[in-house]
Amino acid sequence: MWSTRQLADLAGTTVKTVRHYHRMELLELPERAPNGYKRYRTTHLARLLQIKRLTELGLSLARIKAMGCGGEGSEDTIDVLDAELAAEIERLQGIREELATLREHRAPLDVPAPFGPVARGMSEQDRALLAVFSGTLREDALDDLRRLIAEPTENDVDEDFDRLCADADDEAIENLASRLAASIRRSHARFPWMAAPGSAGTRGRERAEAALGSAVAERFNAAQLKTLVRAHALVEAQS
Amino acid sequence: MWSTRQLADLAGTTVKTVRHYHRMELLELPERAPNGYKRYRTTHLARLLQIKRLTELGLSLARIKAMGCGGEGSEDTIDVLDAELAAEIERLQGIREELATLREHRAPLDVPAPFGPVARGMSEQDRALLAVFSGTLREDALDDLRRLIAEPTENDVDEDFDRLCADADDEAIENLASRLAASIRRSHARFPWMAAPGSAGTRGRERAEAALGSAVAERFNAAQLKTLVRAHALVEAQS
DNA sequence: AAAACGCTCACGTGGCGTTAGAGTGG
DNA sequence: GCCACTCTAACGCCACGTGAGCGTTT
Repeated sequence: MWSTRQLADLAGTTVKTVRHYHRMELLELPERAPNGYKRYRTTHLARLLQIKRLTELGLSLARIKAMGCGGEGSEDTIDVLDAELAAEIERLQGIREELATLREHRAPLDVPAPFGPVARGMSEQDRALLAVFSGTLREDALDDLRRLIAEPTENDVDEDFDRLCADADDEAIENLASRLAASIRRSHARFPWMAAPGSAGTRGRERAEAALGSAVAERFNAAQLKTLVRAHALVEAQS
Repeated sequence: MWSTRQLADLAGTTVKTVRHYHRMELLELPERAPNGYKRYRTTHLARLLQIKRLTELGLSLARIKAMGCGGEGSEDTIDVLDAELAAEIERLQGIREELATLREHRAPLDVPAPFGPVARGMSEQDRALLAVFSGTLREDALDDLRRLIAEPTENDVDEDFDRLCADADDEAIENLASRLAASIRRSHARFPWMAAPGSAGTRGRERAEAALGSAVAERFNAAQLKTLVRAHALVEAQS
């Protein structure tokens, strides 16, 4: 003959939990004392302990309810439960490995895992751009891109492009564009998908191209964009 | 310039999620088109992708919000997150080991793990009693109890006790009690805590004793209880 | 004109925790 | 009279999903 609190203490749980189980119809309501207080008995304690164990094993209250009071249906349940646990563990392990990669290269948390090694020293803008790329391109394309970024800048075209002022004159743009076109052609030769980035997108060519285009357009200044357009025109013209 | 659906598709998430992030003030509200529709830009896509990544890593929205848009505070965050993941994995592994034990001995799911090997063939009542014991006694006491149950019944006292009818006469009870007392004395000699079970309880002597007492009282019939009382009196008298 | 989108508001999910208000026990 | 307890009912949490009701685009 225990009160709700006593029952809860005996089972190592809380009063609220016991009442919750009543509402969910997992635990039978006991007799009442004349004053309306509940008076629990051994059967309730046993059931409560059973529920506690099953929840600790990871079963939902709904599944426990479906199982009923008898210990039946356990064989299958164990297998299913074990498989679920294995899958969850695997997922968490995967995350831990990603974290290890990021930590190893001192990369910020929000950079996509494969880019951990190359994300150091990138500006916030570039990381945003990178995020868009990694959200729209396929895995293999991302791998190529990562390799490309990881390589030391062979010539100084990229640096000149980065430093190009918005008010650069047409001659400088034309000059840079022709040098850039050569670089782009080499990239296209190594990584064919770059000639049509949309085809490497995860969902829909047009959307992917639009996303990448917008992202690039917002990242660079007017002169840089002009240079890009001109360089691509040169590449197209020669192919 | 993307609609909510386009943004969601690009980020590989859902419209509802995007709106949820707005309500949580994780994602800035974009400009509106004249008709009231939202028009997202690259910054929003980058931020959304960032949020998606962080949630996939296991961070709560509150923590992501606290981190702000910058990739700062990552070193500590990684360590904390990794520790949490490690703890969770360990917990799940522990559960899997318990499941393996249960499966190995074909024990029902609700039997406490250490009792897996000995729970086969026990009645539902006995398993309930076992549940109460395992909910109230300490680990070491449970280990002792498990060992005791695992031993083959050396004499036939236990069997006679189990089969005792509720209307047995006093002579039979007295006879059985004296034999039982000897058995109990041996148990007490091996496992001293059994002489005062309350002291082996996890919370409060009195509660533990009351719980065990009530559980036993509900498990056995009148004659069996009478026998128990008499046997314990004999044990007490001799000590 | 119908289908497919957009908007906001508001409630459902799971496993409880947390008040809130009113009565009871020792 | 005080404090700890009991009861019921209803809302809060988290990360969204679901649906209502209504307007817009195609």
